[in-house]
Amino acid sequence: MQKALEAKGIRPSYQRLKILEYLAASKEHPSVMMVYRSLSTEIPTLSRTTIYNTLNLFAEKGLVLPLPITSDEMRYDGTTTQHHHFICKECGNIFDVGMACPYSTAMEIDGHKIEEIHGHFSGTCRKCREKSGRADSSSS
Amino acid sequence: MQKALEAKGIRPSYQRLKILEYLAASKEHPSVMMVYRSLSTEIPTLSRTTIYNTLNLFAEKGLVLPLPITSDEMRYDGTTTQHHHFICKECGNIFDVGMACPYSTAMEIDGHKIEEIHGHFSGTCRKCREKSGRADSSSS
DNA sequence: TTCTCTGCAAACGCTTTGCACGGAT
DNA sequence: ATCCGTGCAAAGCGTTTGCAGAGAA
Repeated sequence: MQKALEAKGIRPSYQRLKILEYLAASKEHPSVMMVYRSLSTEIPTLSRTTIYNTLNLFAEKGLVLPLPITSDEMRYDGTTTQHHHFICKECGNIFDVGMACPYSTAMEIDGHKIEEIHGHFSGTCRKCREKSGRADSSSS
Repeated sequence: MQKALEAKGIRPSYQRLKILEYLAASKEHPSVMMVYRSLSTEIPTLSRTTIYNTLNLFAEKGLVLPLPITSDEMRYDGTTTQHHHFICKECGNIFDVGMACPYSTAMEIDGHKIEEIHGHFSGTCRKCREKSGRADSSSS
């Protein structure tokens, strides 16, 4: 884990390591507050400023992907390989989508050079559908 | 234009009409401030609050699509038919992308019900590439 | 009159900035 | 001794809310 930081030229401080570990383990694409709440029990002196600093640094170095999916707060993805996201309008959870993407960074669009591809879907997630009795399901 | 508002159950006030007209004509996917700057010469008393109110109302009624593409401010798209977006990292301009999309709202992903599909690409737009001498172009 | 829309001012919440302390080299 | 990371406090900024006056029905 420490190697991942050093490989990007980032000094491995205690806070940076913990934040990176949390991001790598988390599937929830956390916001700064979510990181804060999760780590502040273990690191009581941790401040939001440090999380902002760290995540901005990680994003700059490509260790983490900021997801401007919700309008209120930034979410961060510890997985930087190409994939899409699904956000549930009811519970707000964000899921990774493994579907193959027909676009690639080798492509051009109207002469524009593609460097990043972001796909995101919104709707109702499986759990929320089950909870509401699958009222809008098409199953028999 | 007025019909478009009434069809959605929105009373066609002067401000609402002007904002809708501006959105329909604009290709720049404007932010609230961009709408404000463009219309405040014509309507000097126009306030940002009214633009926020109006755009939120339009979004609710499906007349306009909020684009959480940039992290700093919300952009709005007057075209609500399914299409993708390209945002240039240099000039910040947002372009519509006419490419066919392989996904549809009829699909499910891992049991999640898709209701909206958002694709956005980022990179360097045609004009910015030309401006910088196409330094990173693959042309001979 | 009554209800809705507008717009000023203030509040709100996420994020950034200023700055001082402490640890690492 | 110097440099860098941390974290408190305050500022910044886009957006929302409270509210009063104006306008439509």
